[in-house]
Amino acid sequence: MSADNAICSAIIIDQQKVDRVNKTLPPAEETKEMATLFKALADPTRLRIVQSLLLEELCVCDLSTIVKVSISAISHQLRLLRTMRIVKYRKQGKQVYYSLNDEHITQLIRTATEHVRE
Amino acid sequence: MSADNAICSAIIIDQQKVDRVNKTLPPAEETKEMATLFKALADPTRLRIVQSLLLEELCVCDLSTIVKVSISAISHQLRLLRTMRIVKYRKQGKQVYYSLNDEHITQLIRTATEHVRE
DNA sequence: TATACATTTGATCAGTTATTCAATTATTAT
DNA sequence: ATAATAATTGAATAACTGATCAAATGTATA
Repeated sequence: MSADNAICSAIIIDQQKVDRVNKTLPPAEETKEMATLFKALADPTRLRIVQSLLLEELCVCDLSTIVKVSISAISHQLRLLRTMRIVKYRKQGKQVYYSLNDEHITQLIRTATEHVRE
Repeated sequence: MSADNAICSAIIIDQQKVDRVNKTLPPAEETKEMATLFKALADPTRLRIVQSLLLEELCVCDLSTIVKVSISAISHQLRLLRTMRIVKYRKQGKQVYYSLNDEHITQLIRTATEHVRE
């Protein structure tokens, strides 16, 4: 029987290290927000949308064509990106044009691209 | 009845734009790989592990204490990060010490931190 | 005002994921 | 050898997620 359920049983291997890391880590709440940001880019459909909007402002219909998923699916994902303020939109006649709203997104995608291309 | 199921019905709003974007977008396969990378950082537990390893090389037991989840849960997540070559490990006695294996991860976390702090 | 088009929305369903639990492996010390 | 500790693993389960379908909003044009 091991101490699987416990949080590392009663034993800590290196207390000083643990203290040091605990002192330096950002608040857990911030980590959660960051995870949420990464999650926004963690789906191929959403990431493809963002990659497209990196190039051009696009309406929902054209996004659907480019990303090759249904308009409904695109719209659902756009809502999520909207809620997270990753994209913004403007209405023009019947169309709704989406574009990127955040410069950090560009940098994240650039770094991730480097990663997969190396 | 709308054209929900179709891929943007038969109509494209701006064919030139669509062509331009399609020509410039990276291969879909690359987008998938990038999404997988983001997914690795899209969970609070995993992100917390990575943030900790950014500061110090740590054994599983101490990671468990710091991240405040069971050793088993930590180990499962470490396996995923190992598979993705985001972390590496070395054995020393009964302990297994994990550390970061990828410089891009540092940059991704730095950018995401800026994002949530702004 | 009808009609068509572009988009949004809510419900549902299948597939995925993170944790827990129990058992196992590996290493060290007695 | 035996016991104890550190870590890994596989199965089971509950929660989450992304796509589809059907229906409902706008918005513009005939």
